[in-house]
Amino acid sequence: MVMERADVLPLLGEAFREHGFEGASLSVITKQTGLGRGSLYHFFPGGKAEMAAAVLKDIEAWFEREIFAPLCSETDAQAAIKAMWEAVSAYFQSGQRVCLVGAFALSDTRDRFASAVNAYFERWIEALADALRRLGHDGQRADALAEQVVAGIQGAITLARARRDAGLFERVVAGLRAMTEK
Amino acid sequence: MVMERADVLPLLGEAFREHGFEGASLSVITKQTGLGRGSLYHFFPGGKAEMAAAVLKDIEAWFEREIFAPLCSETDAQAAIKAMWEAVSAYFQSGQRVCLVGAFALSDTRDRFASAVNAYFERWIEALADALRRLGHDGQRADALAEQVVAGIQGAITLARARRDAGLFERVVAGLRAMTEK
DNA sequence: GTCTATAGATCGATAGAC
DNA sequence: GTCTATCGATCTATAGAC
Repeated sequence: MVMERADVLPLLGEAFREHGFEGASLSVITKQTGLGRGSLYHFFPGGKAEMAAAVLKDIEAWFEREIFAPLCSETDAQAAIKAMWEAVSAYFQSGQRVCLVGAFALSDTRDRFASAVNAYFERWIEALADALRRLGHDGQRADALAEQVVAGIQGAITLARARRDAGLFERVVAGLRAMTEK
Repeated sequence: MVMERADVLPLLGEAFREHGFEGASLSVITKQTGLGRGSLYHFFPGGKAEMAAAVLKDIEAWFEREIFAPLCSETDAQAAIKAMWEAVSAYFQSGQRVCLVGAFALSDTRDRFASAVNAYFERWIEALADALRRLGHDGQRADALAEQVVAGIQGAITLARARRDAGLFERVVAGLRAMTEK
């Protein structure tokens, strides 16, 4: 079967999510993607590092399109925030699916992808703060709240994975969501 | 120099924290501990898996003694919670030091140490909820608040690492701390 | 108890057939 | 574009000297 590079990215993403950058060996990756080493190096001449970088870029683009941009530009800030919460629950599958960027941040893998990792969270916080400001919070309060909420989402994923408890994720998210309602 | 097993555990902990379980190769570990392979396998015949299990047990014991037990038994709940916040900031070095248990939870390393990973967070949430109840929160509210706060701490570490911003950790923790004040 | 040397498996990456 | 075969490096773990 002939694949395109874009089709491989989501499969690569799951491999890195499940095993981390170090743990996702090429054997794991060939199994997960169904592609041989030859094909993988055809798409990603730079090897594993290029695969991970491409996945990060793909994730960033998805969040930008689906979440960050609406938070900034949607005239109804309340609706944009509501949409964010629904997208977050679906994307992270109630905490059963790891945030790849967050997982990278917690090991020295972060150093290899420092700018992508930083940019993802910087942009998320900035976009959410923008929406919160339009919702009526004053500037400083909106910034602090946005940090609090994005951190809370990451922590909810960590705890839900640790305890294998999707309900925990939903409870924590509900608490955070209440903080973003005016 | 002659070392005891107990002296090696903190050094092992830092190696796993920095590189993760997969990334902490025996070469890294020998460098970090200053011990040769022979010595390491003398102390931990089960190899890397036994090293990580011993580190997790050591961490759990430290938190139990310094944080969890006081939260449950200290008659002044407010003082116990205040002590928790100070211990958390110092232990995680304002988010520059990773929570090993949280980091393990985010990869498939979790499966190898599932019961230790689950027990750590279960106990933390339970102990904090106990203190919050003694502070005057009703039972259900105390449970939800404890989950929220422990998740928030993990998320604050993730974001602080991702953005290399110790101030972000302190700001998020301050927000969480306000939630535990009556 | 600590070391070095090394076995055997697996790693990331490359080459070349089709 | 996809595959298999294979390289050299590195991995975990063991053996045996001191």
